[in-house]
Amino acid sequence: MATDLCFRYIGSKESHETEMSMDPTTGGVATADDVAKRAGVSRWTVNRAFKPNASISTKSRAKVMAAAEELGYAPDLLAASLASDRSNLVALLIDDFANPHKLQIIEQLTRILRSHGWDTLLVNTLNAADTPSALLAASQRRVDAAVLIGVQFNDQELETALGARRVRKLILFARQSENPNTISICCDDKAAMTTIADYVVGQGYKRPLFVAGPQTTSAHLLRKETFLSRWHHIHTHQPPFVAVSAYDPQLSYQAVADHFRANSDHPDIVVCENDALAMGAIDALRYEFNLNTPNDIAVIGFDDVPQAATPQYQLTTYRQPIVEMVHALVDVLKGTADMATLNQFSGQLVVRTSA
Amino acid sequence: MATDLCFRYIGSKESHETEMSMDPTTGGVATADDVAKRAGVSRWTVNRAFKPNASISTKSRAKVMAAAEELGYAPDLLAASLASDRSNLVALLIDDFANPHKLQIIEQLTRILRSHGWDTLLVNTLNAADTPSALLAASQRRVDAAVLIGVQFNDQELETALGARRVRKLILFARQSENPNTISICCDDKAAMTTIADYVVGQGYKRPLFVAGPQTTSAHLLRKETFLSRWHHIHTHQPPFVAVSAYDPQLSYQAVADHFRANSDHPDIVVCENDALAMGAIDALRYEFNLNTPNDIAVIGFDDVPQAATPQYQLTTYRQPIVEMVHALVDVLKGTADMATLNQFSGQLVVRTSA
DNA sequence: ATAGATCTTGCACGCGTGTGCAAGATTGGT
DNA sequence: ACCAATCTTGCACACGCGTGCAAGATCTAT
Repeated sequence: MATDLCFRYIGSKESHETEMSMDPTTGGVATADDVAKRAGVSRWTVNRAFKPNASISTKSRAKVMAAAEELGYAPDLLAASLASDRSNLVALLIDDFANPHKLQIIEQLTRILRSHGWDTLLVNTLNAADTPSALLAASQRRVDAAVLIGVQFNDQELETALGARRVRKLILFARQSENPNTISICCDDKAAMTTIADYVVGQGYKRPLFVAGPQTTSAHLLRKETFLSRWHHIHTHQPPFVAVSAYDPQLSYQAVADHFRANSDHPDIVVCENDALAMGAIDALRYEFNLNTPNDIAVIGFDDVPQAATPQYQLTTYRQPIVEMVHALVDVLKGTADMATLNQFSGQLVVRTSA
Repeated sequence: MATDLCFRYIGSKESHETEMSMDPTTGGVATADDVAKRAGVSRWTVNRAFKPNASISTKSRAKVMAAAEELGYAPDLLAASLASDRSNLVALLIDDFANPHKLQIIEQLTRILRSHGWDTLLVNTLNAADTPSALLAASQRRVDAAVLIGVQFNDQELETALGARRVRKLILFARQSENPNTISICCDDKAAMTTIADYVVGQGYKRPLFVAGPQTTSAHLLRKETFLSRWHHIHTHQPPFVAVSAYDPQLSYQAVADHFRANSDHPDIVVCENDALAMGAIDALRYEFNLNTPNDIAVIGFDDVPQAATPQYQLTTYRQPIVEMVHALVDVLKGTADMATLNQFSGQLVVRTSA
């Protein structure tokens, strides 16, 4: 079982003709030893001064901090990570940059993690086969956790990657997985989609079309299945659906346009797996068929991206509690999370005019 | 000069009840020593096997790689960085997540840097005062370079941050700075904006309105100044402008709507510092004043974000060569860049129907 | 076959910090 | 002023790998 994982290594030294100048007094960057000498204490006292709740007198901490400021010292996190085996680093694996919702997640994740002392390694995974390699790269930096918010991966790849190397915690954000070695932080997708389905029924729509995203083999959303089965449960027939190969408005535009051209019996509502698909759908309907929401046709999305609130969309959609979910992620990192509720978050239906 | 920079530290050990299982045979993660023992060579030979162009026989490399695969070994980049003083890590500092162009940059940057062996630390800088703190955090991880693609920072803050700690290379991406310790990788903004101005003149527009972004004290774009002075040079009068506090379509929407409400003499073209502002402007004109492009009014942008090509915008804009610019960044990291041309990139005007 | 050139390998030392322990300093009560 | 309890401090060792050098192994040409 040869793995074609590509190992990272630190390259050989090369020319650095444009480097910034270092501290001239020491000829380099100040280290804890330098500060210790200047403050008249031991190196260990210096490092203690930088650690909250450490056993150190206020007097020596003040001395150390003064000396540190003069020398421009700050603890080296590389050495600290190596010694303590905790990096305070989180890898964020993402692949679908066309989905604006991912930008929201990235923004909140980086902001909140940073405020809690974690830095974020952003890894752009090119495709499903690349995910293990990205996971490996992250593990080589000893990340405390890897967070997957992309779409192109499957449980088997994850299993291989997990077996091969240490990834302390593997977290799926806003997505589910059957893999028991994995932690999912997400909405109760089934409940959310049921809410949408019931809203669609309640509003009296009769002929839905479901627009789904990539049909990955696993770790995918259950939205399509939930909507279709819920609809079947109520109306005793299965509505049609189209699958788009990525959460990309432009691809959704094409897919929806193609479907409408190929089928003469148009739906009265287009239910989309998320807003990225919904926005593409609305554009396609408006500019290809001159169908406007909500008079000619209704559209409903998922995620409540910022663009959903703009006048040209006014998209009815479902908002996930991203901030709460990120705080749950922090709890997971700290080891204080309530594992039972991590995949039970509930958001809310945001009703605008599109449906 | 007290700095209120907040130092990062590695917290104390806590419970890790949900950690992944380690390799049972060794009780932990395989190290080079383990591989060495198994392959019957020394530890140094093992590490050499993972370094291209290292002095090692093909036979022992094969032995090492076989043993490494059996043990799931990969070099520890933390230890490597500490020992070699090169991290192959780049910090990416960003603050304006509302601007879709930043997403494009992030995508290309992470993709291309990774293909060249660099990992990316994404740091969300909350505001101008936060930038030095973010730079400090990056330096604590010994990044090889910090790349600024945000907007909220100024040269003085940078100077302070640079003095305080080591940031090997400070790079401004798609932005200029007067700070000589800084490397700017960007378009020739003056030439680009002159191209736009001349296009606007050539198309016969007479009454432009310029929509500018945040008026930061330095390191900002010269687009407004260039357009206004170019227009003044040709038409001997200074056109009006509005400044938006962030590159956010929604804020642009508001600002443009307010301006149009307050001024009865409407422009015949709205020239925007970038597409984020242009899209907000188009929306405001369409939904607040029922003015459509290009029949009622023209709009021109900058960046050529994906949304600019959609039917509702069809935005005439200027495309920067992002991929080339990222490759230049790689050259800078390698130390092989031609410094003279780094801020001389030229893009192209993309003419659509909006102007 | 042999000397010299070249390739390959092993090693001492260093990178900057965390951990747990034991010695030293300080405090409180009598 | 004295002892015990507490707080504070210093230290040996470890984390995993890079660097430069020198010894060993292999190869080339005569």
